[in-house]
Amino acid sequence: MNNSLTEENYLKALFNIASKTGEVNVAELSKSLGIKMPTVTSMMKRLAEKKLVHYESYKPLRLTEKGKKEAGLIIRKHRLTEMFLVEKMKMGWEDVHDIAEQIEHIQSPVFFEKMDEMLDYPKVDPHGSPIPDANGKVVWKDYNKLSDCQAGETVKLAAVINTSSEFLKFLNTREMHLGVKIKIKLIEPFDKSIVVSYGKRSAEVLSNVACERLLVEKVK
Amino acid sequence: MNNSLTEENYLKALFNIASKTGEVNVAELSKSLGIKMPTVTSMMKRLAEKKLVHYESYKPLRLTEKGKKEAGLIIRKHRLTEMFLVEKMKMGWEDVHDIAEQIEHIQSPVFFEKMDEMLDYPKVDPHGSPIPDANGKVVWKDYNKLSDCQAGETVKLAAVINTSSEFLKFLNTREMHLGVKIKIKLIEPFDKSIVVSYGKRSAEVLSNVACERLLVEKVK
DNA sequence: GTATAAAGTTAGATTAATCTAACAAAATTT
DNA sequence: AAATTTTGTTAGATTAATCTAACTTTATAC
Repeated sequence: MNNSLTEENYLKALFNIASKTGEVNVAELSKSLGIKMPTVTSMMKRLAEKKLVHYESYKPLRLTEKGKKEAGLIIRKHRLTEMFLVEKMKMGWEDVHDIAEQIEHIQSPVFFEKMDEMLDYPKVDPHGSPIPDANGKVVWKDYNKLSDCQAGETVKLAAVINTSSEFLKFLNTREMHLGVKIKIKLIEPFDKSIVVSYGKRSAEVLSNVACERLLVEKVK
Repeated sequence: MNNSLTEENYLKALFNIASKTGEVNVAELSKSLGIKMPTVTSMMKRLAEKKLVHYESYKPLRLTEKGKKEAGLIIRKHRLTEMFLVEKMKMGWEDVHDIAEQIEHIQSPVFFEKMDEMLDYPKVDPHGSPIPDANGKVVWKDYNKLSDCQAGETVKLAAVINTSSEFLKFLNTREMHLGVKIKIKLIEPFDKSIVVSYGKRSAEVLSNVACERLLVEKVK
């Protein structure tokens, strides 16, 4: 539990990629961090020494339990910070990522405990991602992609994935916030774009690309 | 305005030492940072390249105007953070230094503007030190050390210097907070310890060592 | 099932930040 | 003013984190 800032960034990337695609290979990690493959390989050896990663030449990378825990705790700090910035400091959800990326490395349990307390122990961050618990454990509810839903269904927006600032600004301009109830009016077979109604908007068109990034839960 | 974390720490130390003793020599800076002299010398050459420090072999070190500004801005972030931690996150003044030491390096103007706004543009930090303005300029009011005052005077505690956690806890146990009105009852010529009354305390003894760390302003 | 491409590794160089050992300059003491 | 101490610098080594170039292994494609 005494890793450099750089090591922390590798752990976090490993955790995030693994949560999407299960396994992690060097090329992917390299691309995701913007760091060349030989550098990644040598860092993997270091993290293996520290028992944070299972590493074998030419095999996919896997975090150890210890590695998962430490990565989870960094992500916990990241997501708590994002929530704090939005809820307490009144920033937009499109503006918090870069700041949280820095604050997640602050070494001070008390600081994050205070945040947690002030936020009344939130379960999710401003983008709907679950905040790992104090042991670094994180559980995603079984949301569906909006792009996988059927015409006629009514769903609630639960989370957004791949939270680029541009995408979040796009959602802002359409008043598409977490929690809105969305009625799927029709799905265009040609390009999978859909027409939805929600809030005051009765016929908003969303591309398939957008719908793949919107996680929703069924509404009875 | 694009310095490494390490460079920022050297700038800050230069600024702080210079504000006390006027000039800065390598040995002092080395001691204050806990870094050996040859390392300091080579860093001074780097900072001189970047026009942040005036450096000539065997001469005392001086920050350039640019260096003063950048150092001032880091100290601004530090002191704003301390104020935020005390006022908004309800931490004790003895617990905020180490956290502020980390957060002062966060690169995000917006983050600190929000803090400043939430705190309603404070002029001093929780220890009474002035917060540099947005140009890094800082002005100390002309406070006196309590140790330089005379028996019979009444003064107000304005700031504490050399804010070690132990000293601040010592003050806590004596309910000695910024703003309290202190009456100096007598000064012991032998060891310069003094007897004061303030708040509910009618005869508290303070050593000269303690009094040298308490800055006060005259009360009419 | 060989050839090509993609992925991964090794070797060696670079930069930032640090150190120790040895030397040089400045300040202090006697 | 010479000797000693303190202060400061140079030289060279070390570690973390990165790179490029060259090589090897695994996967993919014909």
